[in-house]
Amino acid sequence: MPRTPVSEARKPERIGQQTLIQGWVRTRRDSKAGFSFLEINDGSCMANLQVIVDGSLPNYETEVKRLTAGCSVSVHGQIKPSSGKGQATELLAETVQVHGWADPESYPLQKKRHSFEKLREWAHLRPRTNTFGAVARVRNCVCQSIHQFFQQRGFLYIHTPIITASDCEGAGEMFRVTTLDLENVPRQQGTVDYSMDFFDRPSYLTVSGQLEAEIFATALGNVYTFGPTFRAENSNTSRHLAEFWMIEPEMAFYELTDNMDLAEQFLKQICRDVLERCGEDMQFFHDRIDNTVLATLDSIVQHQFIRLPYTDAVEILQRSGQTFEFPVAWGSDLQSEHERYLTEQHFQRPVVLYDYPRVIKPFYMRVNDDGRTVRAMDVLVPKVGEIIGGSQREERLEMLEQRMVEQDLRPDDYWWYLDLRRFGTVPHAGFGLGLERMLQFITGMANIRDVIPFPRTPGSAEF
RNA sequence: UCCCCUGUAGCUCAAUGGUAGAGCGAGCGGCUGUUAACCGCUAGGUUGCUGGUUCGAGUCCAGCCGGGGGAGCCA
Repeated sequence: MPRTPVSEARKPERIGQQTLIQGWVRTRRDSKAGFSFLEINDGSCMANLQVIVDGSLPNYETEVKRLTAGCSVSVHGQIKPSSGKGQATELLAETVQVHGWADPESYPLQKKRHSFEKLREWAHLRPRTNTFGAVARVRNCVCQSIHQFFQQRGFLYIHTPIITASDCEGAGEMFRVTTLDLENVPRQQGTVDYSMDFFDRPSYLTVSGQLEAEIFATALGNVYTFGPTFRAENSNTSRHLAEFWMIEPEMAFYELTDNMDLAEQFLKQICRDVLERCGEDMQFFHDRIDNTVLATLDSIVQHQFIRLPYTDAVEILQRSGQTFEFPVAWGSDLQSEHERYLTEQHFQRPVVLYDYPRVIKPFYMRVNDDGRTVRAMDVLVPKVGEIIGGSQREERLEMLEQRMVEQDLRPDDYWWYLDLRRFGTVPHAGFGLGLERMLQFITGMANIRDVIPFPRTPGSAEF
């Protein structure tokens, strides 16, 4: 008999059916009348299935009464209407098979709340908790929604390389990839001889698939990447990981407003899907984690995002009467406190900032006719901050080369990137969404380490 | 990397420089179609590590290690 998920067994229409349930005991309660209640969770949903085990079962005294939180079982029996409160159905056990015990003296997870910090030390067990089960289900839902969004619009899913030799964008510190013996590095005239390395040159883990995505966008139209991304920055914050997942669509013949339109539709669709498909989990996040998440998602779906040129944002901040730790000045990047003021206080909803000063943005962003700004856009949301960064790309060869020189990059190193402009160049645009930041925003989980199964941060890679 | 906070029982936290405690969890017993169950009893500690000050250090000082919050970097 195939197993029935708890999510199914809890439905009233299952009453009367012979059923096999397999999962992990959350708690056991004994009745003096000679039977026990088991709460079984199998991860298919937030809720447990209540199992009634009568004392007449042959292994009742020897096994069932020794079951504790964490034990794994198969229970076979019939679904009955539940006379108690809290559930429509329950399973009347005919057999209970114990697969694995979990000694309560040494099993770390207790029948009580644990702090997220403590649970991070038990990353191998935390998926067995309500919160991390819910995070895993919502994460899965968001990923499915992302693929669906692009697939329905005819975007091609492109796999860009994880190992790269281009120190692209200068976007922060990169992880080295090497097969050289670090105890005995080959040297040529004092410096490391990378011709002896696996790829005959220094190579790294990718910090972005954008440049490669542009190759495919300028051949096939609309594409997206969705994969792991690595930053070797020594960042210790609730919003940074050394390994995270990023979604990067890249669209030919898109200009910045098209890009903003797509980003907004994209975020709205994810929120809609989560509300529709993860109702129970979202209710949990609302009740136990952050009681604003449901209202926030509703509001995202219903309201237009604010769109605001950087220059106007600077003006709003300067006129705000707020005292900021860092002064606001045109030409310097906005600080976290500035972004937070705009999105959490002034507008109280997502804000798309665009047309940033040329000097603070990377070479590939298209220069505006004013010469001093570029067609960049950042989507800022309350609490999490920057969730999307994107731009219309510079498609004019001469301008792109000029921008590289401006930023001390050697155009020769990017010969293939420049070829895209040299041959059949088109206006195009794209953006990057940080999956974990999106999940933080949706679930209200305060720390990014709690929305990825196995967080990688400086000094931490245990599991 | 910088600034601030923090490290005591399995977990969450108390303890004026003077004999280390509580709640929860666990074990045992009681009660109960129960559901964050409830009541009673019991066990459980090298106070992160190293050094220093002191008659005496969980407490004060220094260094190191871990955790958290904020900043920078960004998604």
